[in-house]
Amino acid sequence: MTRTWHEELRARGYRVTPQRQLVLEAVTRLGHATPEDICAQVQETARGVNISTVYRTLELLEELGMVTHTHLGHGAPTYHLASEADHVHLVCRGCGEITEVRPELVQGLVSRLDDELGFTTDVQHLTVFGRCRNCRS
Amino acid sequence: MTRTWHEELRARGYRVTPQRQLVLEAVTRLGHATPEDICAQVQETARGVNISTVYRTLELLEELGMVTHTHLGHGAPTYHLASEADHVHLVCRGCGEITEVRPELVQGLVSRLDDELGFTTDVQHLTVFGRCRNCRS
DNA sequence: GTTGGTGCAAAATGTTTGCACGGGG
DNA sequence: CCCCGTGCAAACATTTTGCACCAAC
Repeated sequence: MTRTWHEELRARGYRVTPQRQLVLEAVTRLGHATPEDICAQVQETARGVNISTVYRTLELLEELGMVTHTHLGHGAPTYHLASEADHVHLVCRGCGEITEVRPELVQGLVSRLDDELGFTTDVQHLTVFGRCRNCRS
Repeated sequence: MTRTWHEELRARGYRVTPQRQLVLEAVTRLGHATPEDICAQVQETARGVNISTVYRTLELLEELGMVTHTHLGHGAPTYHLASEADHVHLVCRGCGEITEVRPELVQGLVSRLDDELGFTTDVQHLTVFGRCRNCRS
């Protein structure tokens, strides 16, 4: 029996507010979005929602395990739904393109880190920098 | 025939300055250091060296291929010598510990990304987040 | 009615830039 | 002597925080 996220929030003593609903919708809709992207998206529906509320809400949603973030470059982090996070990011230093690849590609690495060092990899957060086919010299 | 880095700088039309020497020494000495760490270290020898000079110098040294940086967390990036960069970083989300592991551990991943996608991995910049043996729940 | 959540402004943190001066070559 | 590199201050970008008010329950 899965809870709705309304119930999830309430069960943990948090309130359900329009801002929280809107932020979650924005993350769902945008994927790979920075806090500022998300804020802009939210404000298309409800003007006046503050960027600091977006930060606080993202922090909360991440704590609840509903969203995750990754660092895809130097600037702001990007957020997306945890349920859609089952992939690894490739970021091309040449053209900036972001590619999502299936997590099986890193299974060997993950197993080896676990076997040899007892290290549990956070695959959702893994980002590999390099150069894509078109951009290699 | 390897050039000294003085010659390297001069050969490319850059000047050799005390500040640049001090920044390079600091990076060598500290390893995994943030621009601010480096600035502090430099100022132990020469007060008055400005943080913006440190940033500009790190950018230069990186362009020359003498240092590289990685993002080991949310805050500032960390710099270290490119010649000592032949390793992958593990960062534990629990205790924050940073471990360096030999690059062979990721060879499988690197080959697969190359074979399947034509993607050339920047191994020096690769950071794997997760939980170390002591911190896993 | 309580208390947690929000908006706002300000502070904190990290990085970049414009400019005039001084030192490296 | 030229002009690159530096210090300084200010601008910028991103995130966090203090506080009064408002709304969820």
